[in-house]
Amino acid sequence: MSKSTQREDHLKALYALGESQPSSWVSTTQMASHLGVKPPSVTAMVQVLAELGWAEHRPYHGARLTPTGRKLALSLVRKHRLWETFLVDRLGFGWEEVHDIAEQLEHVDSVALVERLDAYLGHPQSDPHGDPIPKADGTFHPEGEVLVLAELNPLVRCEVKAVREGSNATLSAMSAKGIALGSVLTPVQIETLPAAWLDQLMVCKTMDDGSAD
Amino acid sequence: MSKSTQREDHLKALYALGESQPSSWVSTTQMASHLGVKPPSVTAMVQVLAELGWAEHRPYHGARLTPTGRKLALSLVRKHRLWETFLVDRLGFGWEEVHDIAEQLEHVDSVALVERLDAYLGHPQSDPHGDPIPKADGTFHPEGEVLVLAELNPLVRCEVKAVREGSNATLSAMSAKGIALGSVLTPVQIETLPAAWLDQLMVCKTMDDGSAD
DNA sequence: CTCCATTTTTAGACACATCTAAAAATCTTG
DNA sequence: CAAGATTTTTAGATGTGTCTAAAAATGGAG
Repeated sequence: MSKSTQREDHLKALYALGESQPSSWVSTTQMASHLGVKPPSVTAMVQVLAELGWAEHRPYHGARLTPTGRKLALSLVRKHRLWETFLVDRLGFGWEEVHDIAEQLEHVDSVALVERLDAYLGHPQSDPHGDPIPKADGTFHPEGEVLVLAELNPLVRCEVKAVREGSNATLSAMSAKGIALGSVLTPVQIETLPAAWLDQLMVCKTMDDGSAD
Repeated sequence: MSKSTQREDHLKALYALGESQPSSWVSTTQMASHLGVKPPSVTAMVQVLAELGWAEHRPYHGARLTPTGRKLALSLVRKHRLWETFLVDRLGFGWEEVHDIAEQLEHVDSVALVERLDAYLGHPQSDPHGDPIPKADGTFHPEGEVLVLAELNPLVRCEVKAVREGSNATLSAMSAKGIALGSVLTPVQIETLPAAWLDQLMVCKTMDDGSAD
């Protein structure tokens, strides 16, 4: 009574949609259309995820992952991207062919398999599409170099490491938006930032949201 | 309404048990203990397989694969053994660790994946345990060399290609047992043969049973 | 602020794969 | 070959995950 392909798919949808929008609360209708099922089915599954401690459900408002659920979702993303890397780099598939196959492979349950596959592929940091591959602990290569936010491409979750050429006015404007050293920025948040800041904020890619679980 | 992990598992059990015993009719109880479920569950599933045209069911007597079912079972064996080869040869697993993982991987549905994996591994003819890997068409490397039956190890399904030093008496004794050029011998049949014949029969490994479907 | 449109959940049904208990068929033994 | 023992199937229930239709809650427009 824990993992199943369906539960994992709902978990991934919750993760994917939560990352790509300002509020981390995701509506059941959104999830339903993402997963190709009807909203009542999502409601039922979200309630199961809540019982498992993987998600919170606020009836009529939406659902979002708990830190535990987020870790599980990240391990699925990790498996998916490692398999995509294998399919393209080793088996010679085109990058556009591999999604559906990786979708199946990611549900194979074996920690040893994932870790050996990761080593076999040379611990890749990103998949064939350029998306970052989370590490086994759910973080994203923490020794990653610090770069200017403007150069972050594709936009991924990142942590603020420094502010360059910071005038006092800019710094207080940033704090007003809740941005400080150590803040985690999501792609959606980044898009709402004043363009000028993109050249000032020094960031480091991360999949971690800073909270313990 | 066709493939599912459960259906495929029952199909494989039917194949495995049918190959390892004189009669190809397999009892539901046998399948149940092999699969770790109760006999009534097997009865239900066997009826589904029969509706799909993958198996025949003689109530109260047992079940056996149709030629179509056998082809499907062989493709599962093929996938299983290719994945085992990958896990051992490429990922460095010990041969005793890989069964459960391959059990999951074999249900991944993608013809392109299997064929690319096969090529990537160099079209291996046997898995890490030495068991033969069926080809995509369900036959077993048909260009396989002819060898003396006594040297066939492990015992696998094979086709009679020639009889060495055959006296007329031996030859007619063989025909009496239904053995002729082109006959397919199963491991179980081989064990029932007079020991003397093992040095006389020249065979070639095959997974094919000679029947069309 | 109330009413209506929309979203979301609940209620009830169905398909799949399993189980237990009971009925039916086969096998075995005297 | 008949009767009891064993095997197998049927009958009915359970759990998971889905659906449709109806009820409930939310949110916007006047």
